[in-house]
Amino acid sequence: MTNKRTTLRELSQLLGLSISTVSKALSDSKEISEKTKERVRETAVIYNYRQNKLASCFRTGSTKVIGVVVPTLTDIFFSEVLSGIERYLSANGYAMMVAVSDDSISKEAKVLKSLSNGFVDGLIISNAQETLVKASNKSMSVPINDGIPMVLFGRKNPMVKCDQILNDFSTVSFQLVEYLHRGQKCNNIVAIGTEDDIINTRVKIDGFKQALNFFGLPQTLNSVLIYQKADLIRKISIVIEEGKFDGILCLDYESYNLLSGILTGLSAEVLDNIQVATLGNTNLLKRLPCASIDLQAEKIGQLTAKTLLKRIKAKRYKDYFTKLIEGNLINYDLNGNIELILC
Amino acid sequence: MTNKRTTLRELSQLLGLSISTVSKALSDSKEISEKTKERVRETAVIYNYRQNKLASCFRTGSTKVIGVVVPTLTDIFFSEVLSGIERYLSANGYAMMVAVSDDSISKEAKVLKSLSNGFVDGLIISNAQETLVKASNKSMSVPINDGIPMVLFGRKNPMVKCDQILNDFSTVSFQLVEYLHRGQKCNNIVAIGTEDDIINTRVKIDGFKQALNFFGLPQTLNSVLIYQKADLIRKISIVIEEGKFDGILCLDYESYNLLSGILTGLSAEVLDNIQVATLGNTNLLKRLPCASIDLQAEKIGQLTAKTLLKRIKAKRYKDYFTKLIEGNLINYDLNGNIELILC
DNA sequence: CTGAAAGCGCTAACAC
DNA sequence: GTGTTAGCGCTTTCAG
Repeated sequence: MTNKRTTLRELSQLLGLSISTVSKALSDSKEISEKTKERVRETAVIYNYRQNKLASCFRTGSTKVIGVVVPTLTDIFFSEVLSGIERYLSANGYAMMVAVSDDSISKEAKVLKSLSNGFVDGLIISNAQETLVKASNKSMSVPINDGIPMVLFGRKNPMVKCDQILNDFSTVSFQLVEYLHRGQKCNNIVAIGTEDDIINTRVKIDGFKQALNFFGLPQTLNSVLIYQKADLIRKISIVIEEGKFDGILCLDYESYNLLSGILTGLSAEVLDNIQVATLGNTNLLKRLPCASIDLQAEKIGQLTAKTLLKRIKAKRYKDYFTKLIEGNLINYDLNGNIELILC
Repeated sequence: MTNKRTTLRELSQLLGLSISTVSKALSDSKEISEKTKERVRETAVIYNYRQNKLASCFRTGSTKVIGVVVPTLTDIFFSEVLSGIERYLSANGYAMMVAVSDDSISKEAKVLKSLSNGFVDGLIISNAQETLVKASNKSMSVPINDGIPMVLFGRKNPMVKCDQILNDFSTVSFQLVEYLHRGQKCNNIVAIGTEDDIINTRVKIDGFKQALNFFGLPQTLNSVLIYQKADLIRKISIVIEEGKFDGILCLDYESYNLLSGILTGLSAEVLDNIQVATLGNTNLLKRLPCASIDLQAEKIGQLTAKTLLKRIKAKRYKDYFTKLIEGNLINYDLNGNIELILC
C-alpha cells in the first residue's frame, strides 16, 4: 500500500551501507561479499524495494524498449507479426511500445518523432501506404537522422537503408499459379485483389504474370482485377457469370473473403468448375476449400525482432540486407484439415 | 547523421543563455520573451536539438506511457480493443506499451512486474484465464501494491478493486435468444461454445438459460454444448443430424467458425430449417447469413483508455465502477449488407 | 570488499 | 525576463 517507493538511499541508510554498495549488491556484483549481498537482498524484500527503471535507464542510456509502428492493429497479418515480435522481445528481456500510423504519413511522422526521443533502443516499422506510394521521407527522416537502429518488415521501402524482412510475394503468386495449373489443371486463371496494399499487390501481379508466361497460359486485360471493394465484388460476379475462368487467385485476404461470399450463393455445379487459391493463413480460411500460402507472419515478427536486437548489440552501419520470406503452400478443407503441399 | 544528440547545455552555451532559460523557451513558457523564444527555437532546429524524454520523464516522474497487458494479440476482439486504446491514447498525447500474458499466471506476473517499475503511468489489463480460474493474486499484487492506476477490461476480476469495463454478456445471450425465438420463430435452441474463455462463457450461459426460462423454451442437458474444439465439432454434427434444434446460438467466434464449416457441407433443405445467431463483429461474419451481436471492442478500448486517463489525472481511490457495455444486434447477409436491428 | 563522488539531462523553485 | 541552484535515483569510476 506504500505509494512512495523505497529508494536505494533509504535502503542504504537502513543497512548502514553506502548507496553504491547496495546498488552493486542488488545487481549481484562480484565486488560485494556474499554475506552483504544476502543482507541487502533481505532488507530490499522487507521494504519492498523496486528499482526505479526510469532512473537507471536514464543513467545507462538504454531502455530495453523497442518501438513498433504498424499501419493498423486489426489486420491479422500485423497482429501475428506483432505477436511474433512480442514473443521474441519478451523472451530476450525487451519490452515493446506499439504505435499505429493508420497508413497516413502525418500520423506516422508524429509517432516516429515521439518514439525517437530516447525512449526506445530501436524501431520496427511497417510503413504507411501513403509514405510508400508518395515516396515521402517526412516520417522516416527523424529516426534516420537520430541513428536509431531500425528494421522494416512487410512492405518494402526502397528509400531507407536498413534491414528489411519481406514476403516473397512474387514467388508466392508464381507458386499458386503453378498449383492451379499443374495440380488442378486450370488453364484460364484470373487474379483478383483490392487496392489496399498496392505496393505489395504490384509485386504479386508481377509473379502472377511471370507464371502465366512461364506456363504459356492466356493473358488478357481481364486477367488481373484490382479494384476497390465494391467494384471488385461486381467485377468478380461478372467474371464468374461469364464462366471463362477455371482458376481464381486471390491476391489478398479481403478479395478471398469477397469471393467466398459470392461463391456461397452459387450452385454446386458452378463451384465444381472453379478452383481457388489464395494468400493467407489458416485462421482466415474458414469458408471455401482452397489452396493457400501461409505468409508466416509470426515468423516474420520473430525474425524482425531478432535482426533488430542483433543490430543494437553490434552497431555496424553497413551490410544491410533484405530478406525474402517464402510462404508455405497448404491445402485447407472444410473439416479444418491442413495439408502441407510444398515447403 | 549526428549520433550524439544536442543537449540543453550545449544549446545554452551556443546561445549565451542559461540552461533554464533555454528549457523554458522551448516549452513556450510565458516567463520568456518572444524574441528569446524565437532565437532559441531557431538554434534548436539548426542544431537538430531533440529533447531527451528519458531525462525529463525521470525528472518529472511521469512518462505519459500506458502499459497494456492482454492474453493474446491474435484474437480479433483484443486487436480491436487495442486499436481503440491506441487511438484514444495517441490522441491524448500518451503512448502505449504492449505485453502479452499468453493466458498464463507466470507470464502475466512477469510482464506486470516489469511494467510496474516506473515506466508506465497506468495499466490496462485483461487478465489471463489462469489468473481468473485459479483466482490467483500472484500477478496483480505487484501493481496493486505500487498503487499504479489501473483499469481492467473484457474479463471480470472480482479480486481486484478498480474500474472494470466489461461486455454485458448475460444480456447479449438473452437478446440473441429473443431474436431467434420472437424474430425467427425458433422453439428449440441450443447454445454452443468452446472452453477458451470459460469465465465469460459462464455468464453467457446464464443469460441463455434465463432467456429459455423467460420465453418458456425447452431446456435439456443438451441445450448447452461447451467442449474443446475437436469434441465440439463432433457434438454439433450429432445435434444437427438429429435435427431437434431449429436455432443455434454461438457463444464465441470459434464455435461460429466451426459451425460454419459444418453447415457448409449440408443441403439447402437442412440449412433452411436452422437459424444461427452469434456473438462477434462483422469482420468475422463472412460465411453464414446470421444475426450477430457486435461486442463493440473498439469502443471498449477507447472507454477503457479514457477511464484510465481520468483516474491518473484525478487520483481518487474510491468509487470504482464496473461498466457493462451493451452489444449491437445486427443482421448480416452474404452480400456484406449490415442491418442494425436494435439499439 | 566498501565508500565517496561525479553526473546522466532535465525541470522548477527561487533569486535577482 | 533571465539566471542560479538543487536534485530526481541510479550507475560507475576511482580511492581506499
